[in-house]
Amino acid sequence: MSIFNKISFKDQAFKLRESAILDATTSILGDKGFDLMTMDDVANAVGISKPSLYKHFKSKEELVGEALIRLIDGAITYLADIDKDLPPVQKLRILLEWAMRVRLQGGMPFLPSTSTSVRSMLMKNISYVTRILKLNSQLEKLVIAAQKSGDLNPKLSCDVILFSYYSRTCDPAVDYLKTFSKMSDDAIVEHMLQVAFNGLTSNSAQ
Amino acid sequence: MSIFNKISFKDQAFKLRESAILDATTSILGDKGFDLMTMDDVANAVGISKPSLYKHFKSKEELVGEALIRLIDGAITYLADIDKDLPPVQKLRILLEWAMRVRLQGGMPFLPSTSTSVRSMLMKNISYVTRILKLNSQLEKLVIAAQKSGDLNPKLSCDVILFSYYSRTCDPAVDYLKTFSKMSDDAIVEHMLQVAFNGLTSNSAQ
DNA sequence: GTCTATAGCTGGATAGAC
DNA sequence: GTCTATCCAGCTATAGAC
Repeated sequence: MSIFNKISFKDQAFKLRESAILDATTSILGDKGFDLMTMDDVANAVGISKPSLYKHFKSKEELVGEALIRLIDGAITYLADIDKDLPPVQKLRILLEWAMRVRLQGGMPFLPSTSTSVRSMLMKNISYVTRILKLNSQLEKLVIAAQKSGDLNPKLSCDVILFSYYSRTCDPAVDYLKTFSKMSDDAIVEHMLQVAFNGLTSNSAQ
Repeated sequence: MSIFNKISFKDQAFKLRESAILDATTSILGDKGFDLMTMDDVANAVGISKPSLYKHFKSKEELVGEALIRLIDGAITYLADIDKDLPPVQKLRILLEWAMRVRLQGGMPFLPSTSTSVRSMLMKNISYVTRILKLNSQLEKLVIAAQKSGDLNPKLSCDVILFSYYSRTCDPAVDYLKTFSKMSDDAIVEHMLQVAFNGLTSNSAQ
């Protein structure tokens, strides 16, 4: 076994641990949110010490940024893999279903916090902002196309639809149903999609 | 002027300051959320020192609890004053409009945080839980009646509708529209009510 | 690169003078 | 009841031994 293989192994282990750290971060963030998540929490969950954690990510902000970038990249990839022949509104529905399922399995919402401080922190992360803008421009195109075809309400402004769409990816109703109702994950997703697209009233097509 | 009047004056001033403290708390809470709000923030906003603040409220948790109780009481009072002859779904719509306007004017959402720790903190506050249960039972009756009359979708479980309804009172889309769009408060409220009740699709009655 | 130990700071809560 | 001054816990981040 040459020295190159050793380096490669080490490198691979490093990547694996980094991935484990991001997994733990994602899970803890989904549970406690940014402010209450501590670096000790993450280090303990992964089984390493805090200084080791800081060898991988030089600050809490960077760590959370990387975790969010991975999430957004996942969304972009998932969206790209959806059958291209489906109508835009179907693509939006399928992506939203994916986001809800990610969260139901202990993941993180697209919007990790609604507080202005966390938002401004993320906006300083150029890499993150780039991904968000990329995803957003794709979603915007889908919304406009769906409005043109009449599948989404053309009377609503595109902003209203987009922001509402993002909000549904972190709708606390999903958490409450998971915690307090006895519904299955499938049933929760189905009902929440129904509410998101057709609202609470009944005078709408199923 | 008798000693009794003096006491009364002092008492009145005390109540006034207490009210000012709750106003400041509400505003800061609406902006930063529970975790980032500090007792120094509140004391500075009111113009008193931190120990004085602690003379009124013996902990941060109690302070936030009282602010939330005042908010829920406001909702209960507002709901009670709505024209009794209106159909249930209209009452729900009017109350939701009120909640959105309160928030647009710098107030606090019904759900001040989605994190489990804040939720468990509030659940220990008996006085708060009592109010929430009172409001909730009234809303539940309205939802069931509206489902019976066909105004709300009878195929959705009551839980789904109620939790979604609460979520709309703290929908981050409202904040984003306020911050990033040039829509008036009236327009934001109107569009968000439309989205909440009729969804994002267009095949629904206006 | 990993740890133990700790610096430095912030924020909740209080002691004690007035 | 109000303040100044302070305690203490817990957090981010790092120094320094191995």
